[in-house]
Amino acid sequence: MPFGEQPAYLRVAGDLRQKIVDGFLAPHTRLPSQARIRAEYGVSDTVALEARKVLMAEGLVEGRSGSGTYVRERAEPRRIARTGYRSADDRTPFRQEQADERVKGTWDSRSEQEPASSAVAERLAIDPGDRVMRTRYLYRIEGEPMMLTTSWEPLALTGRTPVMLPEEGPLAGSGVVDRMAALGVVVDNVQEEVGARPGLAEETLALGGVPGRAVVVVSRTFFASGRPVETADVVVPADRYRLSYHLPVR
Amino acid sequence: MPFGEQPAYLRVAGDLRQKIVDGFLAPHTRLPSQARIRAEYGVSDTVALEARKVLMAEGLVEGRSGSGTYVRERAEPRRIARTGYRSADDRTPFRQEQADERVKGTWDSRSEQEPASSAVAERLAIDPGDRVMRTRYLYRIEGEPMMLTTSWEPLALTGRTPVMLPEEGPLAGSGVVDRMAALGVVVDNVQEEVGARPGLAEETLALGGVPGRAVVVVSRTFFASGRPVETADVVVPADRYRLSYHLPVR
DNA sequence: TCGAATTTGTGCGTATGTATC
DNA sequence: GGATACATACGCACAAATTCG
Repeated sequence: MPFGEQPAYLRVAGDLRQKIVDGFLAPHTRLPSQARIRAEYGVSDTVALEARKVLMAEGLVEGRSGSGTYVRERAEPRRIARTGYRSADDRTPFRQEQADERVKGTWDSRSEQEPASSAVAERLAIDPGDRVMRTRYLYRIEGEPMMLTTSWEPLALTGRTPVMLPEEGPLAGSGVVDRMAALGVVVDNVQEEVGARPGLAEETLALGGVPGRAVVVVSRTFFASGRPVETADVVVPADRYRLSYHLPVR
Repeated sequence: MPFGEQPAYLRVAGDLRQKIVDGFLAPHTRLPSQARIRAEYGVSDTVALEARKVLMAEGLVEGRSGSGTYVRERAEPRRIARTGYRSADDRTPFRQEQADERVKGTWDSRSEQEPASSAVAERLAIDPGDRVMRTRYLYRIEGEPMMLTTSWEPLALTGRTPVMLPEEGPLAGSGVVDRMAALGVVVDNVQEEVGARPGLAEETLALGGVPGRAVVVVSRTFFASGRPVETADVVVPADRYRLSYHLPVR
């Protein structure tokens, strides 16, 4: 590669990117196949592949195995409303996470007991090794994976009660506040710490992306009278969602 | 690849990641070279390369050509407290943006009049082309660039008043709420929309980073009786800061 | 319904350039 | 200069998914 020149895969990616942003390749249309790219640009299979990977990492296109590589439509990112408030009759965790969109949400979850890691222990103000209930959620919106959540609750609080498992029993799916209320624990405030980082491979896989794409991470902790009763990590793809906070100014 | 198994490069990447987060591979130490990875894990050169690429995309390691692949150090990100509240005697915008750290903050700013872009106009509920006062801030903490802010205020509101320029006059540096109060405008709530994206070249230059690394962006709008009176974009490097929201649960 | 062709995704071996030590 | 290691590139093979006759 001569001095000052770009690598071939970046040159090919750049050319295809131009065609996409200029509209010559409209959303939902197919990119030239790997074989066609190879022929059109006079490059090898590897270069064509790397070029497609660059565009996929940028979120511009989407590979469908056996079918082709398709231009994505770049929708305005959805708002996810974050508030401390939850009404009692709101049975799904979705209304809280995702308030201003009236769309069907579904979720899978799996709960397991485990000893608290030092990070989780600090967030819950318990000792490392104390037993906690860990629950993983994958939320989908219109079938699309949207949000990964992992929550931890101290078993010292919920153990041997009807709400020990968040997604079973009479209050299944009603959320932390109501489940804690059933134990006489009044959740009165929540802290959310928002950051962003490149997504881990497993996360971007579950959320339908490629490693390296940015994700927004919320570390949320619910408190009852100053005592943490639940903490969770919420992970959403940064290019598709924004968190919306509405705060009073006193 | 048998069903249910991970691709080889993800397995290798996962193992190396584990060693990094568990501390077996400390920051600034070198990863096994591609050749060593190939030997240790019994995989090909391609797989070893792909595995390294995954970790580089995740920001965990950094490849230095001719030298090796090194573990990055991840400083615990600082908290930036975000609340609607500002006390009247709090003269600096810093207490709001960055409340729980008691460190010296400084800032530069520059204000200019301009016609509102369509995006800004929508946020301020005015017509595109209406004149606004745009002010750019660069905040520093202990001399280090920390945060870029661009704010827009409708001149229909502040024009020909003592608070037209945010950083001049009697209320210089006192923040939107107090300056609006001087006009009899009572700011009562604020909306913040948090997202993340790869940093633009100018941004990462001003904030001291590399292009392409993620930044957290807050679109903030102050409202007085439902009417937007100021909107701003706040940009911070994602790897060094986290936004902290504390909300009541009713 | 079946099968062939296409396409993506993963993986392998090798070669070469170039930066660092 | 030589050795090492990353970065790019080429060509090939095969599995899985999809498409289409």
